[in-house]
Amino acid sequence: MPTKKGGSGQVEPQSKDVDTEQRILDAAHEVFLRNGTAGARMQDIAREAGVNQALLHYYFRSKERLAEAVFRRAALQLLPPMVALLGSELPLERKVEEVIRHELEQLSRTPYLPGYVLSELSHHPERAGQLVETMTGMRAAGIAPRVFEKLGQQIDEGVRAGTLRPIAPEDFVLNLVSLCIFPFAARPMAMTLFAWSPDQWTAFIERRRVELPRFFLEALRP
Amino acid sequence: MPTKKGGSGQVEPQSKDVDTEQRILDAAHEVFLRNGTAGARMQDIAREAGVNQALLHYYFRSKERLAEAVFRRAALQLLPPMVALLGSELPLERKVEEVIRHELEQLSRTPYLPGYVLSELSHHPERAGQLVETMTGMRAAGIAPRVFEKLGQQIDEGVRAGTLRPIAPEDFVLNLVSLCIFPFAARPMAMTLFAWSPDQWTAFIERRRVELPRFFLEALRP
DNA sequence: GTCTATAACAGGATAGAC
DNA sequence: GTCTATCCTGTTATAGAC
Repeated sequence: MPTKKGGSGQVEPQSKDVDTEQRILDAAHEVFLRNGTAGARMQDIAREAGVNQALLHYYFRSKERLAEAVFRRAALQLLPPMVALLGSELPLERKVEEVIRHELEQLSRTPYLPGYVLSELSHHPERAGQLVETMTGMRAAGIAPRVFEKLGQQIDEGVRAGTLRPIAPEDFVLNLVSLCIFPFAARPMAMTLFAWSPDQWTAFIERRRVELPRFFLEALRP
Repeated sequence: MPTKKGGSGQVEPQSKDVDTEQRILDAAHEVFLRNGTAGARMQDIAREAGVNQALLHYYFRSKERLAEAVFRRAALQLLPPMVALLGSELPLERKVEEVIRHELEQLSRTPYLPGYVLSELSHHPERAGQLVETMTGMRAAGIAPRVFEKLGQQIDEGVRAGTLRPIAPEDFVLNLVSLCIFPFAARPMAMTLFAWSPDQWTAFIERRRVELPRFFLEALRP
């Protein structure tokens, strides 16, 4: 193994190589997300990183390991912010608005991200578990209750106050992220089917920013 | 080119080969959906079909052509029923219920289908156009208005009657299919995050069959 | 750490017998 | 139509010089 966290001292790696490892990871991220893991070529990643192919193996040993590193990075970019928002102390309405705002913005910048992560997970379901552990440092079975505890409480409160009809927190979450993420995954189909220009797509997302919170919250009126 | 529609006569192919071509297509469908196009191996398809690899090339000439055949088949299995339902003469509420019922049932049987189709489309956006043309036999730009004309009318009627608040038909459709399809694409993540057993997943979908129509329709109350 | 050169292999495609 | 055997290209991975 290269520099990284050396066994002897916690001193940070020397000069140039940190940059390089990072550049490779960035390049790999690009290429893997565009082409999928199986469709990606080490040569393309090397070119994109401005280094040569042998160096990829120097740092990451094999395509598979590189793919794992990229997947972890991508998934950690996608999920924790959303989970944090959902488990936060914000009032429920604000929470919904914030999740939608954050997701639509994130997805506008990195439209391939959700498709890539979901596709990887469907080919390697076992990674979901590792991922949840990495995210939270606790066993998979334990996390959901904790993170969504606050959310469940808020729903119960709303129900008791008569402002909300009952819904399982799991359904709440899945419905919300479905409405945020799916249109981006289906973007090529939607643009063709509706005969949309890129500008019309942008307008659709812009409109969605304000209409989706309303749509979602209306659905939960008692 | 093999048998198929011969240039000279419209006589149907001889005996055995129709079965074989079909078996190959079925096997390819399996393997491509499981592994994605780039991740699929011709050898695996041959084994799954119980024939040998050369025969795949005899019938389909190349991996790429086979992939196109499978994609067309998969997409035609996924989209037309939904489009037909959405453009049908059913009253709006029934329409929503029927789409949800049909989609959840279809997706329970073929969970890889939407992920595969969406993934293929994001790597080959041009196929969306071909697909729409194949589906309807008319130019892409022309189809959406026609197919969703009825839907738009029904929404307008509902708005005038005061039973619905205004929503663009495009948003209506995207929201509806998002809520149906996305949970299946995200199934591995969801099951891990919520620590669900397969039975709990089934129960979730069962529950969804009745709750989703309500959720969706409530969201559109004026 | 970074490079060039090359080994080692996997996988798609074809030839030709039956 | 279907098979076996084989070719050949593209891709991952390693050796070794700088």
